[in-house]
Amino acid sequence: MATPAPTLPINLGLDIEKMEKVAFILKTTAHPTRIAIVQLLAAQESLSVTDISERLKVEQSLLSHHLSGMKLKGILSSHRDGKNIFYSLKMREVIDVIQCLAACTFL
Amino acid sequence: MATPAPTLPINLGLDIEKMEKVAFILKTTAHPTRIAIVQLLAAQESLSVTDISERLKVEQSLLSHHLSGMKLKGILSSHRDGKNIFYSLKMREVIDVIQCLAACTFL
DNA sequence: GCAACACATGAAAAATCCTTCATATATTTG
DNA sequence: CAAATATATGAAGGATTTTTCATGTGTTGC
Repeated sequence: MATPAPTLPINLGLDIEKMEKVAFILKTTAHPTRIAIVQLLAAQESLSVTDISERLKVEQSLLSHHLSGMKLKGILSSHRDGKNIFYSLKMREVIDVIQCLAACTFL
Repeated sequence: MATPAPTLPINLGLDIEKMEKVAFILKTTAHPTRIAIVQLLAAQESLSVTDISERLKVEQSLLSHHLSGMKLKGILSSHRDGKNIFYSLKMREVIDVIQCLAACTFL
């Protein structure tokens, strides 16, 4: 089932601080490359930078900026294994967010 | 109940075009003021610019920019009634997106 | 029609984000 | 240790967003 027909009034109960946090997470995710990263890591537990770079065809340095930004903001985590650094999805809630939007028929 | 413990692998099945559309919507929503607007209109069916401006304590012109941007991007709709213009939530899916993130315990 | 109210719009400044490029650091291998 | 591999980082430039300010447009009431 998709969206369960929302009824009014809906109280999201967000105070200013929470709205800022939500905005922060949305902003951190709102980029095609970053959504693609989430999509990969939703399926893969963890991937090295090279893996991701090859699959997404995104240049190493640029990807690294995206990844470390997402890590800084708490969306990803990483650990080193030999020469590689593996990233994985820490804040798995973003999957739901993307999934929710992805389910929209009008997209 | 909150997030139903996501299991791997999750396939979001987004192609490039869809990722761009998802990013577009996320970006359109990713701002504290705009989230506050969605929150108000999730509870109110429709509100005038002045209503919103007073409740959110956001200056008229700035708010107007946010509102018309969100309308342009299909998130809101509007109709005039006398001197006022009333906005309402057109893309109600954004409620779910925000609600999903708002439910995160760590926020 | 004119004043007042409600809202929109456009331009410019300020802030933030994205990308590139050059270089740095850590790890392994020989 | 030197070379190679994997990734990070920092600065600079361009692009995009956000905010402000001044002004424009539509509507009502007198």
